[in-house]
Amino acid sequence: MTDAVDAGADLFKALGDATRRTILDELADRDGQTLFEICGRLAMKHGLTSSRQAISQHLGVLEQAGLVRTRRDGRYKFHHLDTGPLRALVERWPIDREASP
Amino acid sequence: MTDAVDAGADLFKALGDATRRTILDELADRDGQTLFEICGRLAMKHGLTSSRQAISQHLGVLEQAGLVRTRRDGRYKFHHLDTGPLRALVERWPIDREASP
DNA sequence: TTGACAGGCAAGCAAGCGCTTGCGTATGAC
DNA sequence: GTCATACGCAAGCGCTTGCTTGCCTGTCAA
Repeated sequence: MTDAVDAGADLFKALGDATRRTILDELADRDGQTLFEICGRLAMKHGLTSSRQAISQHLGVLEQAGLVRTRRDGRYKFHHLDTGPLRALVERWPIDREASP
Repeated sequence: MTDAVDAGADLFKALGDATRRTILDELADRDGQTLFEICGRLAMKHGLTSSRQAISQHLGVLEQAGLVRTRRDGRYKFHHLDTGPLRALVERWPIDREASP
């Protein structure tokens, strides 16, 4: 286990931005959206004014982190949420399941 | 619930840095360390060369995120890991407990 | 009291990051 | 074919951020 250093650096970096977390929320609410759909719904429901390119770059970061998987069909590119990498995050530190503050 | 926007922004920001994650690893391994202890063990076990002030600032961010709680005793200040905020993180998106790709 | 130890505060700097701007490419409707 | 659509690429800019540097406060041992 050489170092076991920081398995999901990209994962944490991807989750570090508020816009990207909102994108994940959106994909959790409606999976398989295109870039333009995401842009529109972010503007409508969440009041985000980011440009299309900004959202595209965010999606690139999320995809690199493994949180989003894409599927091309013609000129459309659908984005799907993948919460698999989050499991590693959960298991990294011991979380008390009980204990309500 | 005005907006319910992004409950733990500080939390994700705190987890976004690799050094801070290593600090959490250290506290998970040995809870209740002082600043100098943390500095020493980070240098020894993880090869980090950051200064004392750098670590102190990281601990400040972690404390603000609620991941670290401190307790003063004389001139010593002990740092304790609190994984409570991580629960909110776990519950934000649906995580498939099964599913091995 | 003097000294070493543990920690805090604040300014400055360099690197990273998010965002914009502009142009380019591929697919489908007409 | 022509045009609009859906998306990609890359350079540039401003802000944030992590780190260093320097100095200061509080605590305990001698």
